[in-house]
Amino acid sequence: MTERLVSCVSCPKRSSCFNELDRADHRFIEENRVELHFSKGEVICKQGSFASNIMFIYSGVVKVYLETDSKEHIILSVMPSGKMVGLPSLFTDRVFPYSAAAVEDSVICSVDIRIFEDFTKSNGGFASEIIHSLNDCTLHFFNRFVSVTSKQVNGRMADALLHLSEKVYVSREFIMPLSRAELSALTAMSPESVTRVLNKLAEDGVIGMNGKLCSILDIDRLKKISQAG
DNA sequence: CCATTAATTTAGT
DNA sequence: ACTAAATTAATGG
Repeated sequence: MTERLVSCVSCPKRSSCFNELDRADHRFIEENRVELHFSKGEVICKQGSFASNIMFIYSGVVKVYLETDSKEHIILSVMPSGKMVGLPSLFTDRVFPYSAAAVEDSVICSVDIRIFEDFTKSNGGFASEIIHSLNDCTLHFFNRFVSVTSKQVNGRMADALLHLSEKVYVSREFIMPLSRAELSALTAMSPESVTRVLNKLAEDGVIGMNGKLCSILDIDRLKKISQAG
């Protein structure tokens, strides 16, 4: 747990914003980060707690979700390695506006948020990359907004599957990391509808489901379903 | 069209 | 074996 996988200087997976920093900066960050290992299901950050750090997903997959008054959560995003959790807390009230949990065993590189704020102010290149990340994030949420507000269950499920296939796993085949309940929290439909819609897609030969292995068999049909809404 | 309810089956520890 | 999760079918807003 205390072992470091790599140093920041040579980290092959570090976020692009760190490419704008020099060797001394990397050494400085090295002194101010910790590596954390989370098992599937473990909470990485809790909504409402102090946002004292930015969490970089070194490996694994993480869900970011809102805790609502009801027992059901709302999943905002499912994020692959290479992404950062906590950027919306930069220069704001220092409290996490959402929770995050591992949906696969994950390694997180946690960096003091003040370092991010300092580099953002002092280094234009670093700031550009942070803005780039934040823009990717808002664009993603435009798509999510359209999906959840304007599409019917088939379209919403198609969007979820396309995101997992194209953005998270970059593969036509992947082990579905989300439970039916989590898929329902992601697509804003009942868990019963999740099974019904997935069965329909499998019946129609658009996807294949063998246990937890999910295969996209007909990506064109899936994209059509996404567009048709 | 889809959530809800309830009954039943399956999976995970 | 026991509990939680998933599936299936029926009902109704």
